[in-house]
Amino acid sequence: MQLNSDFYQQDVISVAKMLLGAILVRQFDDGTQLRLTISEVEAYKGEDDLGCHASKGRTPRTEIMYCQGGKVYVYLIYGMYWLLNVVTGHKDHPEAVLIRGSKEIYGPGKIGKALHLDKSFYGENLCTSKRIWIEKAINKPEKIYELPRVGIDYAGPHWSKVLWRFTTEEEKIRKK
DNA sequence: TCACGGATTCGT
DNA sequence: CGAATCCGTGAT
Repeated sequence: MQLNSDFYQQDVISVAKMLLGAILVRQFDDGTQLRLTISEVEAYKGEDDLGCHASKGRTPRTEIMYCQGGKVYVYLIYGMYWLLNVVTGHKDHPEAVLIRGSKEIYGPGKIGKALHLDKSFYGENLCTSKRIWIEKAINKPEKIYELPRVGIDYAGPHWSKVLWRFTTEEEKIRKK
C-alpha cells in the first residue's frame, strides 16, 4: 500500500520512525523495479535546527522543504552524491527525512546512486509519481535505535548531538 | 563574479 | 587521511 499525503503531513520525527521498514520503490524506464527496505533515517526539523538546510531560511534549494509533506528533496553533496530526503509536515514548516540506508543498500550516497537520482527528482510528488514512491511497512521493526545524526558537527554542540537518527540495524550503529 | 565547503565514499 | 567533483550560498 502506497503511503498517502496525510502520512507525510505528520511531524518529521514520527514520519522518520514510521519510514523504518517501509519499502522505497524506484520504477525505471525499462520497466524494472528496485525495492529497498528502509533501515536508517535522520530527521531535520525547522529553521531553528542548525543541522537542517532550512536553518539558512528560504533559498531556491530549501524552498521545497517549506511545501506540504510528500515531496522529494534531493541535493548534490561533495559534487558526487545525490541524497534523498522526504519532505514532511505542513506548509511553511520546513522539515525533511534523510534516507540514509536500507537493508539491501547502506549509505545515503549509495542509495542515490542505486536509484539513479538527479536534480530532476527535486520536488517529485511521492504520492503521484510513476518513478519513485514509498509503500507502507509490511513488518514493523522490533526495535528502533536512536542516535546522533551523522556529519553535522558544524551544527554546534546541541544540534549535532540530538538523537534524530533512527535505525533498525544494530550492527549499523556507528559513532560519528 | 569569486571563493568556500559540504547530511559521502573510496582508496592509500 | 586525502582526493574526487560541483554547485548553492554568502561575500566582494
